[in-house]
Amino acid sequence: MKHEHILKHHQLKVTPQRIAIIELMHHRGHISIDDLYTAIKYKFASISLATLYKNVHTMMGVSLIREVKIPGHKSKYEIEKETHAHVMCKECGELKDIPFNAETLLKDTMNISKYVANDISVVISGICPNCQQ
Amino acid sequence: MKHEHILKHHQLKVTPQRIAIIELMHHRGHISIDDLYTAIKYKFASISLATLYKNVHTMMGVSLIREVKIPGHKSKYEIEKETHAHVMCKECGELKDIPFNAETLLKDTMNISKYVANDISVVISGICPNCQQ
DNA sequence: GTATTTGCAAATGATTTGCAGTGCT
DNA sequence: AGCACTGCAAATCATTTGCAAATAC
Repeated sequence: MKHEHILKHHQLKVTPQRIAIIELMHHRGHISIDDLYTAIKYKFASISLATLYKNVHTMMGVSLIREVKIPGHKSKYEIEKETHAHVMCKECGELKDIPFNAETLLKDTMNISKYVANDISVVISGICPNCQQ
Repeated sequence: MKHEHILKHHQLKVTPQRIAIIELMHHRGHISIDDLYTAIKYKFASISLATLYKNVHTMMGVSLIREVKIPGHKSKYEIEKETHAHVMCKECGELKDIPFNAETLLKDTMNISKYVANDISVVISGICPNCQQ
């Protein structure tokens, strides 16, 4: 329902596969292609990896989702939302959002570098509470 | 000379290939595997991609170099130094260092998430002065 | 009805591995 | 001398592509 609307809002055709992708991302917060494939197969035994790649690509093209590149790990994908940072656990791989206001950093960056800057990716690595024993 | 020393300091054997890799990274600041391969072939016509991959991997293992993962582009590698941010031009791909003090962000992250955080990657995207026409 | 999407299989591209020979310390 | 490093070719893994059938609008 809601997820259908997200697709329409980005002028994408609504297919059950796409709905399933968005549902999963919404539910998990961040998910890798492989995990997406594994999880989605419960609903769509017949879905192909090619379809996932195509859709992930398409959805990034219309800024519906965003890739999170993580040092030393495979990328995860998340639904676009306000700017935030990520903390990632080196032990278990858990990825978590952290509120983060980029204004100052973007302004400083533009002053120093003379770039026109409009996008930022922040990934912090560490050990999560669970993995600290 | 200096580059030999860097290798020894990280307990790696000194080979001409490794010196060439470090020389290039030092000179260019940031370089992708492919560019590294192309550039290094002037000195080492016989060097193999496998050797580059192995060495890059080894050097990351001892924290001599670091991978910079860039949204929408191939990774680049740089010699480890104090924490800093990166700005990357969406047009020409140029990557530049920006001074950045991570203290506050790391502290806040630890408070909020209860992670023990010790590493951070910041990549800002935009358009560089040249590409702005 | 038309254009887009899907799923398959094959193609491509990137990275890793095994191994014999070579070079570093 | 002994172990690590190199370069090659082959293997593996990730992603993309072409195309015919199915589906969305």
